[in-house]
Amino acid sequence: MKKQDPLKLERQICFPIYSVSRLITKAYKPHLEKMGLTYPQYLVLLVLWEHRELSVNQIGEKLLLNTNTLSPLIKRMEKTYLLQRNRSEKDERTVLVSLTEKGLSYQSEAMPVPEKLLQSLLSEEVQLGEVMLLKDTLDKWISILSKKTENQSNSL
Amino acid sequence: MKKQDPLKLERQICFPIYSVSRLITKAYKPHLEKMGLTYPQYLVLLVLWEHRELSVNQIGEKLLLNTNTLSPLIKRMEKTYLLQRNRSEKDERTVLVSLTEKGLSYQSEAMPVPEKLLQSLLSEEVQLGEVMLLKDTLDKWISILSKKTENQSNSL
DNA sequence: CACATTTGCATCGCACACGATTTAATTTTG
DNA sequence: CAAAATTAAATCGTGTGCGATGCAAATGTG
Repeated sequence: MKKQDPLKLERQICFPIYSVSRLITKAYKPHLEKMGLTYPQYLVLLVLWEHRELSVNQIGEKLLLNTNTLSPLIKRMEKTYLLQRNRSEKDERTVLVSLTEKGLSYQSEAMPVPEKLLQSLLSEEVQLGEVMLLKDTLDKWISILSKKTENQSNSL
Repeated sequence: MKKQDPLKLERQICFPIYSVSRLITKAYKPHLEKMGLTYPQYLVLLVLWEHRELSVNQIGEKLLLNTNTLSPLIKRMEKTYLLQRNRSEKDERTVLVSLTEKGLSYQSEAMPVPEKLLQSLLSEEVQLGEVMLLKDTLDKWISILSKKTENQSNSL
């Protein structure tokens, strides 16, 4: 009597994650485009506000993105004067990314955005505790899934 | 003493959703590419296994995707003989999408995939009940967020 | 029944994602 | 120390997502 039709859309667990991810990007959009940012670009700023200077690789580790995604993205951000790219003197292979004045200054404008978005989601139906629980579960998924995809030998 | 730094990556709630979504797509990949499918293409099959024949618009409503995304995607699937596109006789504007024998036949192969993936996630850390709770929360988010993005007038 | 509006789909342009490959610099090793 | 292996970015190709736009069929209105 359990899972009669695992292929019905409404029974899928991955589909709502996929949808919510896209809907969130869309929800962020009006706030971010005031600053001329996309959501992935905003994520890059996020880690740079926290760390000041990072290599492309290090940004990728924090955001779980590959360099082939980040390279052009970061170059676009350089073009709009949000950040600088400099070759490391110690290791000419690594590109060190750091914020410009402009990139730094956006921090104050970005500060209230996540809070505002969260508030717009919270309602009678969705409580803060539930959101925190959601985050805990997802963080566990990340640690499991990112291990799995490291060595593809696994029968994921 | 509460949220001192809402901009720290680890405090973000949207980032783990974004990451898990991408990691799931990656986790599905080895299973789907045996059938020559991508994850969004798999979603289209999912709704067609359930409904036999749908217009492009109807597929978009179910998957929360716009026609400008679906049109080329569906055409690619037509090229690989997974489905057929036919103009409706009643309304020449609508394109009716239905599965071919090949598209239908993939259902049995796809059947065990979601279950297998779920099992690989379940562990001491992640229990089934937690996953169900996650799905409930996300479904509520979808209904809230998709309403918000309907009329952009809202200060989302 | 003309004509404006709406609707369904497609096209275009841009920005991700990511596997695979390439290039250049560094590190390891024989 | 030179050749091989490793590493950091960048490049290339394919496939989404989606806003903006276009177009033709259908619908609504006077």
